[in-house]
Amino acid sequence: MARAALRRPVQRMPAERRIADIMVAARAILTERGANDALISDIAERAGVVEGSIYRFFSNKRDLVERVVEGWYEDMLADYGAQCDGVRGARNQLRFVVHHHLASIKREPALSRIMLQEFRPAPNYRKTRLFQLNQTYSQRIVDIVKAAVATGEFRPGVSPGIVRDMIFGCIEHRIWAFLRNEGDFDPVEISDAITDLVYRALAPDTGTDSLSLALDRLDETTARLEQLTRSKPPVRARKLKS
Amino acid sequence: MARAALRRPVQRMPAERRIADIMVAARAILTERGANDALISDIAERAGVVEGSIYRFFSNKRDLVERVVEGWYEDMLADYGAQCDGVRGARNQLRFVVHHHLASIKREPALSRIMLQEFRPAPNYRKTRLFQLNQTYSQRIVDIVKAAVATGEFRPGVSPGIVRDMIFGCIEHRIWAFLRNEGDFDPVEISDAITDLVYRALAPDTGTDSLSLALDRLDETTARLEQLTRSKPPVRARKLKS
Amino acid sequence: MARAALRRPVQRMPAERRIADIMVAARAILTERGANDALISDIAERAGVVEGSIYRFFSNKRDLVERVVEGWYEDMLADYGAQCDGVRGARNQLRFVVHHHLASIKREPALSRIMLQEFRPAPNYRKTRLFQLNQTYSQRIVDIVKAAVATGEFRPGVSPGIVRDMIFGCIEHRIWAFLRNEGDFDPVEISDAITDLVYRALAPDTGTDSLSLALDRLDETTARLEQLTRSKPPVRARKLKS
Amino acid sequence: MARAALRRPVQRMPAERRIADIMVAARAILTERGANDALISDIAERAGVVEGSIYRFFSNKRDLVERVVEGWYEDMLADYGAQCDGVRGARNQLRFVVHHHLASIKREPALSRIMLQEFRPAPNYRKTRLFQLNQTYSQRIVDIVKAAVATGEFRPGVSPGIVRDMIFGCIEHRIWAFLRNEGDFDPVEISDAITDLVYRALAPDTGTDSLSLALDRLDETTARLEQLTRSKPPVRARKLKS
DNA sequence: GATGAATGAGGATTCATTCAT
DNA sequence: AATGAATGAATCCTCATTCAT
Repeated sequence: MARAALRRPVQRMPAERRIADIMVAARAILTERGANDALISDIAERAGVVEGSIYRFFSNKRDLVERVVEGWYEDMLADYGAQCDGVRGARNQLRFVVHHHLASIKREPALSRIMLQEFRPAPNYRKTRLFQLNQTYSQRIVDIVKAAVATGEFRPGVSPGIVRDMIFGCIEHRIWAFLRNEGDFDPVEISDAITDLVYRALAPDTGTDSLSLALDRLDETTARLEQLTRSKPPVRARKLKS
Repeated sequence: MARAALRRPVQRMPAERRIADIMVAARAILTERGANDALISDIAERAGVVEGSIYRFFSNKRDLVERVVEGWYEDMLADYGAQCDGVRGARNQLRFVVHHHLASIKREPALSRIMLQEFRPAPNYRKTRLFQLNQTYSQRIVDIVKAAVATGEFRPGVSPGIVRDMIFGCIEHRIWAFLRNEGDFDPVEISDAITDLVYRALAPDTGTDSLSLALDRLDETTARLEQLTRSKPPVRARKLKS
Repeated sequence: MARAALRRPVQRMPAERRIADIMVAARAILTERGANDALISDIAERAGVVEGSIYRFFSNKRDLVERVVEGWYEDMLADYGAQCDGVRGARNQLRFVVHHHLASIKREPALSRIMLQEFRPAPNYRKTRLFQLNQTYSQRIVDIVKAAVATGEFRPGVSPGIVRDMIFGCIEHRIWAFLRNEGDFDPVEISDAITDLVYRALAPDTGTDSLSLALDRLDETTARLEQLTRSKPPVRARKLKS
Repeated sequence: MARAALRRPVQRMPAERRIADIMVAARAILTERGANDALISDIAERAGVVEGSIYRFFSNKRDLVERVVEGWYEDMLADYGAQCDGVRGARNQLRFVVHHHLASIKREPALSRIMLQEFRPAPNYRKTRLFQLNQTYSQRIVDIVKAAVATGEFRPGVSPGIVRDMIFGCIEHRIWAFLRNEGDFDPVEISDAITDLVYRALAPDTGTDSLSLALDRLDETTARLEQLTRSKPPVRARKLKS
């Protein structure tokens, strides 16, 4: 009896709750110490379980960390999905994605770092759920670009994949100093700069010299003619600037 | 006597030669096994040296690896410097830098990986000689952009830093699959794509050639006029650029 | 299966028991080989434990050794406490402490050596539990002296600290040869000699009672007699105080 | 020729000078860093020779350190010899020796430490020249005590060896805190305290028991009266304690 | 299901000493 | 005699994972 009194009451909890506790604890420890210095024993202690219990739900440390980062990505995606619908126009949408990504990184530098340093370089990354999630995330850019090309907002012939890499690559380059704790960054400023550059790179070819101004008039006149004859003009025949 | 028989004849060499031997061996082992699995003992053996000798010239393993990567960077810079002078025009120069970088990575995936995974994320990276070398390398982009802005080849108001990050970030994103041994890449194709995109992003606001743009629009308007007269023109009858 | 066959059956024991086993093994190995040549791996083997298990209970080798020596000191103190109560009189008490210390050293020369050579000279010795224990031990001397001064058994004005240092310092000097394996010593003889010397050093100054006062007068009278007869008195015939 | 110009001119020096240079350098480095952290390479550099040259004159590091400490001891002995002749009286002589020892330690804590920690505990210490020198030094105490006993200044029956150990042991105990950098000490104060205590311990038997002392005095007085009456009593007719 | 004690592999690093030049 | 490059042995410690209770 004395022993029973001393022993911590064994908590019998639904697996889901346990898993959640462990992941919350793991995320906290990972954020505090980084992937390398986060010990399983520390995580177990913070979660209020013993080390062995973690291995009931996670096959190993990497798996645990992976699922934590996955959780973060899922939250990010959900959050993104909830907000992005109201954004209209390719430019605004691009800007929104970039800004959202930067803000997410700023909120969770430790997890960002783990993603970039541990998982992305790993041999089987492409078969990972993390890869899938990241794809889902970066696919937004591809979709936006494709749609904008279709509507004529962006010129045809652009490779959405390159655009995607350019955007995310640029973001990463910018934020490494921050991840190294060597400085801060302003998500608004960076997303503006990136969006502007990308937008210019993708905008349809235009001109504003006197000749093209003359052509503008010709254009407009033509349009009026079109209206008068009720013929259907081609979709987005021309565009000066967004 | 037995010991004497076992003892390898001591080779007395100038320090420079030894250092070179060790670095060559280290580079080979690093390439074969990666930074983590490269053992000092293996490197020593391959260099024909005893472990302790390595520590005469390198303060620790990290230092050795760092100097190997530095050596690679120095070679890259020298190689680059030797070739780039003949390249004229901002566009060509950009393309050349990007292509050179991609080709270097393709030649040394292991060292690239070490650079990206080990050194760049490290706390004091900015105080590193490696950072300096990398800066020197990426500064080329900045210089090219600035010069092109000065000559009017690029529009004013662009941030060279963002351009640099966009280019190198894009390159990195593209090559991770390759570094993971999951696929190959074509330096020419990627450098073309990047250059094109960047070039467009930086071109003066009237487009690339105002006259040809104007002609494009005249073309389109004419097509609509044609529609009005019910003559069926071929779709996109002509196109200047893709 | 082969692995299972090789693996020693895992014994699950209460922490206390394991710690005790390890400390016993460590003490044995330390005694056999000395602090420097005692390998953690040897200690682990003797304790029937794997090296890693030692580090569950001791933060490092030094910590283990320290705790072994502490244990020895605690035993000594307990043993001392159990015996000393029956000893009456400052002289006997001093003699008892000295003898007890000498006997302890004789029983554990290796641990004594470690204490004197490793721990006492260490930078933070004073913040060590070992210092505390040693203080407790040597404090006995101080207490005895103070008490004896209070009862008049020892003269007033003596510095108990110096007495303590003199006693323990003398002991150490005497036993180094033994610790060097160069000779033996007799605790009884040494404790007698030390006690005698110290006792004399601390004895009250000779008396001022009525008898001696009377003798003083006799003395003086005799002196006058001497003067009258011009005989030569012996050098330093008498002395009251130095 | 170019090579010859770069090479440091080989200095050909008398062995004695080289040895002196090396010992001076070694002493400096030992004082700065302690025996353990003093590297042969550092000593060589400071002495302006190469490591190999040290081994021409010293068989190994320990030998070098030993000879440095020997040198210090020789200086101490010479210095002592030069000063002590003027000191008269056992008490003053004792005080002088103790003070001299304390002052020497205060001047060279690093070397003192090496002596106490490295050499004295070493297995063959007694066969060491260092032991001889130390003996010579501590022998002074023995000689002083013996002489004082002979003159009657000290009582007979004292063991000079114990006195010596008591004095040097006490000194050591007092100075360990200083050697650990944890405090200072005052040579004058300590030497006074030690001398006083020792002197009292060795003073002739003026008595511990006032009655017997009184009887002693009566005895002596009676003897003198007897002398006055020309009867010859036996020398020191009776004695209470040795 | 929970516990947590036990496992055990694995590698960088130091520096006194030697001896070919 | 001087040089100084080369030698190489030797051991502590970590912590994810397992499995007997």
